[in-house]
Amino acid sequence: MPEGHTIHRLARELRRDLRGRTLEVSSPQGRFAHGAEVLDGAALAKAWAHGKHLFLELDPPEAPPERLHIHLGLFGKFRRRATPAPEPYGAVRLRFAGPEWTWDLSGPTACELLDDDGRDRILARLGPDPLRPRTDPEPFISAVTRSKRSIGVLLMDQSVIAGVGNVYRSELCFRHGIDPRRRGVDLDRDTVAAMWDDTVALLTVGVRLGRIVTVEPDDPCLETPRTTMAKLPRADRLYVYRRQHCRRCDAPVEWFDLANRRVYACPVEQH
DNA sequence: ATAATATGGTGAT
DNA sequence: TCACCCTATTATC
Repeated sequence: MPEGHTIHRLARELRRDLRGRTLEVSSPQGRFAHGAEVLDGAALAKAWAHGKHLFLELDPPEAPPERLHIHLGLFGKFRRRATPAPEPYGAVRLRFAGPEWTWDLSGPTACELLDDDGRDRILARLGPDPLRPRTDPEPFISAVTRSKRSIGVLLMDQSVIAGVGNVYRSELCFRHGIDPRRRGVDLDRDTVAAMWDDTVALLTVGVRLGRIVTVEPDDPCLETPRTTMAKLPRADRLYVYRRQHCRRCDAPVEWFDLANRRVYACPVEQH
């Protein structure tokens, strides 16, 4: 379930469970056997994220200046279990066994050791991350308002904004009443600035709840306004993504492909 | 048993 | 624009 919120939350959880602990590192599946060997016996020093990229800085006993770069892709998952953990279930690429908690990684697109240059090459192709504190939205605003590509495509472009994925893009466009096919250049700076602020807010909620919730707790579409988003039933969490009918006005939701992925929109409320 | 699907990204054409 | 990579779960035969 990886959009940016998932990765930032993971960084936080890994810090909480593993920071400062000596780790037994292994690759039960074998595909990261070499890296696991290098990292075995190291301690987690830092865990941080930029967009959908996770970086784990280790304190290896022999200290090569290396860090682990992980990208979950579409299928990647981390599972947490109490130490001592049972035999890995399924294809576990990497296991971190700390004294209290063990984390298993499966299905990542990237799981590799990087030096400073490698890290910089990745950061260089990422746009601003709404979840990083005090991030300047200007590069996002100017990239969008100067582009002839559609806002639906731009929101999925990690060099324009890092961390938004397919669910948030549909929901962001809905919340701003914008048809995802509208060209960036046709949007006002103010509108785009408001979308940035909204992205910060939505992703922050995502980190807190560990799930994507974009419906406002006091939205008139909810019969009983909620004081908290935490308990919203599944059907009440999103406005349009993968829905048959718009959560707000009940019009049939349209879908089409943009950037090779399906995007959903309400034909009544988005123009 | 096999297929379809999923919140992602890269590299070739 | 497409093919392909990564894996688990759910749906369908």
